[in-house]
Amino acid sequence: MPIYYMMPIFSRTRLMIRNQGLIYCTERSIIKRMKTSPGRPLEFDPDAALTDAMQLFWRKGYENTSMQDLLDAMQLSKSSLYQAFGSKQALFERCMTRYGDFMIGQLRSALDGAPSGVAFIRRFLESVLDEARGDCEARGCLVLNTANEFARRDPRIAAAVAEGLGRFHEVLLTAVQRAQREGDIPSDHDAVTLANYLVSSMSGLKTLSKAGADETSLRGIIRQVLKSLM
Amino acid sequence: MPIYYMMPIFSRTRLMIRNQGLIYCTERSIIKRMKTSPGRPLEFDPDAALTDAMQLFWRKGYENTSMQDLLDAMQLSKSSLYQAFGSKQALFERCMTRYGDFMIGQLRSALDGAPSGVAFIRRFLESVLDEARGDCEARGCLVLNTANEFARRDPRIAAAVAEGLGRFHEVLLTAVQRAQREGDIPSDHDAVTLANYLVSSMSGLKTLSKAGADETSLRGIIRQVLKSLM
DNA sequence: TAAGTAGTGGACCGGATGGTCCATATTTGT
DNA sequence: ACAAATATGGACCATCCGGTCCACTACTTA
Repeated sequence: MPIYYMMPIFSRTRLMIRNQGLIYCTERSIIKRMKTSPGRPLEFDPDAALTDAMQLFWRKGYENTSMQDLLDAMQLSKSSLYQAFGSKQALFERCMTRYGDFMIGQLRSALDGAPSGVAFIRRFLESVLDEARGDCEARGCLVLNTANEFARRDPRIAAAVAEGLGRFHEVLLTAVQRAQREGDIPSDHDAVTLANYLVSSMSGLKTLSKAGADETSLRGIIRQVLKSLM
Repeated sequence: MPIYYMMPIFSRTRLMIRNQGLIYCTERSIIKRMKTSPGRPLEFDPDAALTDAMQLFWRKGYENTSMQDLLDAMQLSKSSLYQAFGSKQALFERCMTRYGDFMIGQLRSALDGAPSGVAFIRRFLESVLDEARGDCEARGCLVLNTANEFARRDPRIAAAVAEGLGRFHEVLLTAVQRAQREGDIPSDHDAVTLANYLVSSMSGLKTLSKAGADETSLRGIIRQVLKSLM
């Protein structure tokens, strides 16, 4: 017989909490974790829903995205969303991770397929031009947008931002080191500094693009950045 | 006898509108503008209040600053604020202009007092370190923050951002041209491109600083930026 | 002092916000 | 068939949002 039957817990609370696979005693400490048991199956794909949420946060930012927006985009009811993701902020944190996975995966394979480290770096920087040309929305980069929106106001978000930036840095570091091995970037340049520099440059380009800078100006900046690597 | 006495306007409306020095006919078109006449004087300094508002928007961004926050910071009542500034957005636009005047003034006098164009540029870039060191809040730059928050969503705000960036660009262009005259930057570099590049670099540094980058990384990036000018 | 003018505090507004709760529906295990 | 587990739709919540309105107050001029 399950232990919670013996506990003097208000029945509604007990039921709700069992609902999430946990049992709490009245002091709210966890006394037992149940393994997930069968029940009514989800009617939506949590993975696809998460991607939808990510796209929305990416375009509109955290504060400017309302729960209603999310509900519409993810096409699920409020209870389902809260059941599956807990809160707006928790959902956002998962979106940040998802974004990192998504972008880093793309960058890694682009780097692997690139003819040279420098060619990859050039294409990386030039990706900002697509947005500036206006054929797609200037939504920037979710990680950088979040850094700007939150600064260090919330420690959890700050950590997510730092992790995201770290992953970008890592890919760029690999690219710089490869370019050094290939002889395109002098070996006496500090690769870590150059990777930082590239993250910073990309960030500046994204912001200027959002501010409406024209393609010619952005190209000039990119040329300058590339020149300074050599 | 004033014209509005002869107009069949609901008396309350007429009173309110005379209050703002305007008389509207029922179709809401302006039929007469009165010159401001004596009355009860303001109990606050609109200039100081505007500065307070600017500081708040600067720290917290537009969406994340509520009217209540503004009321508290500016220390005036809702009616006074709306009477004096019209709306949150109108107030924000005035804050943007105020910020531009404030910062550009500072930069200009710093440039005038600097021993050389390059010295000014170095100090300009290094100003980001103050925030990163943590002795003051990492609030970034109001213009760049706004570019990131709004992208091109609102045309009026976008125009204000573009104007603000343009003014920064102008000062940096002057600095670059001076440095070229002084022989520190080669004359065959395009000064306009370099000024753009400096705006972009500053933007990147600010974002990274907000994201919590350590001083050493930022110094490395600054060194790289300066090197690329020469 | 009366008339005219303008500023202020605060009540009030409709609507949106993020979040909770519950009755009900749908599944699996016994 | 029935109990247990989970999902879902939607009503509901307090709070806050930007903004309006009005009674009252403070001031200037004639």
